Amino acid sequence: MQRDTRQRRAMRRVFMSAGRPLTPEEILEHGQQIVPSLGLATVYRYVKTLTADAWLAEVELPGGGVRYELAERPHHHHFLCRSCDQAFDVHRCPDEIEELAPDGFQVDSHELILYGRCAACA
Amino acid sequence: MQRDTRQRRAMRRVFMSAGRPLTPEEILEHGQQIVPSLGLATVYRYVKTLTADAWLAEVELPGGGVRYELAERPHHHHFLCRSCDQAFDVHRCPDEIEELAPDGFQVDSHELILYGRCAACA
DNA sequence: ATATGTGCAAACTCTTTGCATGGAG
DNA sequence: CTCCATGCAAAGAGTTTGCACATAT
Repeated sequence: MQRDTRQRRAMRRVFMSAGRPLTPEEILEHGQQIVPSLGLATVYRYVKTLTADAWLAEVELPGGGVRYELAERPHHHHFLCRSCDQAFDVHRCPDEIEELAPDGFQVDSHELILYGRCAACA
Repeated sequence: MQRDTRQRRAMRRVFMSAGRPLTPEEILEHGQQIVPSLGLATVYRYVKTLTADAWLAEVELPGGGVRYELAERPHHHHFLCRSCDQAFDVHRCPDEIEELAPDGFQVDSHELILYGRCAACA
């Protein structure tokens, strides 16, 4: 049986208002503004739990470790800023994208990552 | 001025006949069949050099660390087979792909990964 | 002869795990 | 009152770096 703690409520709140994929370090920083004693090990542990519960989804972008975002959201992709290293959502998607595979290949999903400088860093 | 050593010739040869992206560990194993004394630190160092020289390119696919492949090849993407876990090249690419970013974002490159079952596993 | 490249081991970074304490139920 | 969750610190895994020696030029 899962218990509801201050740390867990804080972490869920961080994701609810994040709007973009977060690294464990970012989750820690934002979470500590709500519960200052929050520790990194707790972040890693609960993030794994939430991913297993399909409440979070893993996002693997170059330039470091895994990031996490709310699962159950509309189809989207990501933009990775080379300057500030933050990830942003890209809500548009070319619809013919899964027809690019070689003959005989069955595509069931895809990931698209854009790189460059975000609006704030441009 | 760069020097040409047995280790470096061995590593370049490994990539010339690899035909797929390699992890540092794979480079080490294959390289040691040519130069047994080859060390992991040398692999990391030379791979970085070759990437800076644009002779190699980094490939980041989910499920582990960075892989490397020959750089000077036509623009392409990757298809990752969920069954055999092998990566294949995808040579087609939607041309309007970099126009999908939000306003004010400057895109300089992109990566596209298709997931599914390859022709052999389908 | 000179300075770059190499191998080793230590340092670093990121993530996971063991354990005693804290706190939800 | 029970256990699950937490925080800390140590342990792992992957990568980088400092140093003395080897070697390409």
